Amino acid sequence: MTEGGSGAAGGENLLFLTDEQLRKGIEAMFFAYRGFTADPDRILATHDYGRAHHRAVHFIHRSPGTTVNNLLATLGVTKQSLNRVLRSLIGDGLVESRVGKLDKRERHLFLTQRGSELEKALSEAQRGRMRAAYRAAGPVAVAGFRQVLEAMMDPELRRQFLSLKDGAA
Amino acid sequence: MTEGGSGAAGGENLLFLTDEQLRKGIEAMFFAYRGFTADPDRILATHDYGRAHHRAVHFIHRSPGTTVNNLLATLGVTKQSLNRVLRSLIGDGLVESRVGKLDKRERHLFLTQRGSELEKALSEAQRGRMRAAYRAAGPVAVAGFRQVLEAMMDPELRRQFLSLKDGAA
DNA sequence: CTTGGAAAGTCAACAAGGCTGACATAAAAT
DNA sequence: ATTTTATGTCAGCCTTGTTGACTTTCCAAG
Repeated sequence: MTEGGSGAAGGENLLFLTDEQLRKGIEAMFFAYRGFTADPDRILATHDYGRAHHRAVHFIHRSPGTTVNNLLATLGVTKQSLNRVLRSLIGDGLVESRVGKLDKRERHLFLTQRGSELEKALSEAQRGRMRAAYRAAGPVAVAGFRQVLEAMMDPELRRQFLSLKDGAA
Repeated sequence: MTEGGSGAAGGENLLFLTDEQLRKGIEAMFFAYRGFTADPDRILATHDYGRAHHRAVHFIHRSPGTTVNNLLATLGVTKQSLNRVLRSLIGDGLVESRVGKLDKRERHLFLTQRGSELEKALSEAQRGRMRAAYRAAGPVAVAGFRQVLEAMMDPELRRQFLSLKDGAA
């Protein structure tokens, strides 16, 4: 760690948790999240899409055949908000919506060929940065990174996340 | 680490960087950021403010007397966008704008008493969650967390961040 | 079988907070 | 005297969140 602090902080042997340390963590999250979204944002801009489209495409790719309601729970937005995004993706032929066989109220969502291509471009860009950061920081740091992120989630979201981890189709 | 993966991943001795690992990291960032902003968002809602106000208040608190231009660079938004937020904060008596002494074109920004109170409420909420996450994950994890976040920033933002770290008034 | 409520999805309208462009003012720099 | 810089403002646009109202479908209770 490049640690030049005012005397309160060390790198490894920390019992700290001073407000100053915590504030640095908060700002690190803020700046890192900007980097995290920067590359996909550039791609999305050329397609006239935004982050909301990215998120939908990501999770449809992740769980093909998921229903609108599932997606709603994962994304944490209103169905009206999601619907607008979905409508444009479907209209542009990136997402296919199939009426449910068991329950005809449900719509099952799938990426089309073109949708998969966009998803690939976006996730390759995002993974590129993530991979570089992981490599720069090393395996131990990565494990710590993941532990802190998990601990920072709302309990409900953490459950979502943990169940997604192993592939909940 | 609660690791239930499909066989590709371990907890410590990882040479991995599979797309699957990276995807999990991406989703962890997404869900964690939601948690990260959730507590301040609740407070802000009761004051009719949004995240944009939070960010302005945070960085004015962090660097009292900073100029509008400084803030612009830190926040990465347009002056029109920032100005709208600043206008409401100044109008509501949370921020004071003083004409520069050396350069009278500049406005130096300060939190008023009331501004400091809001800042305190917001940062205490946010630090509370961060502190809990840090405690749950432990010092080594925290160091790794910070390393990965720093590596994930844009180089320019990282410079900003590192120079802020030690207190650039 | 019908009917009433719940669930899923859609449409309309509004607000926050990004953005660009154009322009005004004051002060500093040339 | 002129140009550049720092700031502020008005107007208007877009994305993406929100709530409210509505339709279609399903299911369960009568």
